[in-house]
Amino acid sequence: MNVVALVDCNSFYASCETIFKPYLKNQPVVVLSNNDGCVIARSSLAKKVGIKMGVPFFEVKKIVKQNNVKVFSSNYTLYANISSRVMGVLKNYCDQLEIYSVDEAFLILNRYSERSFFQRAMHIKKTVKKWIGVPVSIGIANNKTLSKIANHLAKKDELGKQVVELLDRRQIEIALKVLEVGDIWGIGSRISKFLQSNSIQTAYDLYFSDPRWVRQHLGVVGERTYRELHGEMCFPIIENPEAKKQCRVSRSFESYVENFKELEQRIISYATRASEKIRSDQLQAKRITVFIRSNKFNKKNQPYYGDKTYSFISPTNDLFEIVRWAVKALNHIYKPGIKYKKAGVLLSDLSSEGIYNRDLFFQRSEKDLLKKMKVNRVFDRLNSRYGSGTICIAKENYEKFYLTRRKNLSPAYTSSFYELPTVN
DNA sequence: TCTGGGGTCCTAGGACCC
DNA sequence: TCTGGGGTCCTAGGACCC
Repeated sequence: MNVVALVDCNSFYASCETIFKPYLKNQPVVVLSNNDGCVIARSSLAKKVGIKMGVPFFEVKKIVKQNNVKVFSSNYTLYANISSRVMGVLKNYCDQLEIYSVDEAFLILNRYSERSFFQRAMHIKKTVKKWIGVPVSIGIANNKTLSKIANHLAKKDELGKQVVELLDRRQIEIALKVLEVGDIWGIGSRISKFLQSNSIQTAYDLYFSDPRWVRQHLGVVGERTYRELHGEMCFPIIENPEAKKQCRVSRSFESYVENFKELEQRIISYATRASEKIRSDQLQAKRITVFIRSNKFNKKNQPYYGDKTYSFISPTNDLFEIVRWAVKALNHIYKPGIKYKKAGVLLSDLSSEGIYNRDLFFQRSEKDLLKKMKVNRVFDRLNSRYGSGTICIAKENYEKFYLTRRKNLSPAYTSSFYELPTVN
């Protein structure tokens, strides 16, 4: 039987901001999404003053002011860097590690230790806090679903140890009784509504449901969750994730855009970023989708959503080809007179670079391909060395359109020589 | 006045094949 | 009036996750 530990950083983005500003320790902290739109992370003090996850920032401005909440724009460069440091520490303490998200990892703990699982988890927790400065909670169980539940309980134990072990049947059943069914990993809002309408309120109720009924109404995915509640392992630990299958770049605009030229500049910008991303992963795309939409929250203006997908004749990651097709797609879906609020580019059917079937009617010369690759490489090197946007397609207008509103951005403490923290 | 961004998996239905 | 059986592949849409 495996022992799975889920290590989850507490209020991760907020914790990252606090590392370099220790004076924030007793002050509520929140981090906002792009465009400073929504609250996407809250420190425990911020939770206490009543700021909910995902709320639009303007709705809580009053609470923020009244409680002297410190507000940050998201600084993904910083968070990614801190995340990799945390994962680097975790690697030392387990046989297998799955990095599940920027702030979470599943660890397989072996049985060859004199110390108990609980003691080892406590040690991991203390080490991460001491070395990196990030507080974590740890749940220990026999599979992912149960370790998620253990972690959920650990998070609630704010003043305690924040390590919870659910390894025996009796403990598990007690835990399931107090857990709402919608708090189970894999049971989202739709399904939990459905379950509640069938008198299944708690995880315990689901645990004692008829497996055939679960299979019939929740499909194979729900069945796996059900089995994991009963102690089976249905979701394996994935140490080396497969390559990405799609890559998306999309943004909401700070204000409405109606003009085609401006929309075009943005699409070129997103297509450029998406092509950069897949080149850096040595991938190529078979298809490209472009979408544009009006403001889905505003009921007064005319609603519109348009998208268009093209398949490339042969998979590509060439900047110019991707941008050309993105613009073509935009021309196809653009409707004048609409107040646009969001747009995006999606590259999909990704595969490893350099592997493709030759097209019978469209033969590219090797020389031509090599030349294109060279140009792309130079483009990427310039931008990586001198900063993104140093070189761009003339129509793009990088400065103006890629950067979004970020009024309270903290420095890139760990990844830029110009922004290192100073110590007095 | 203000409302994020980027992923995965499963399923049903259509088009096609022999 | 009546029209087989067994597959595959692709896509859109729905659900979920962080």
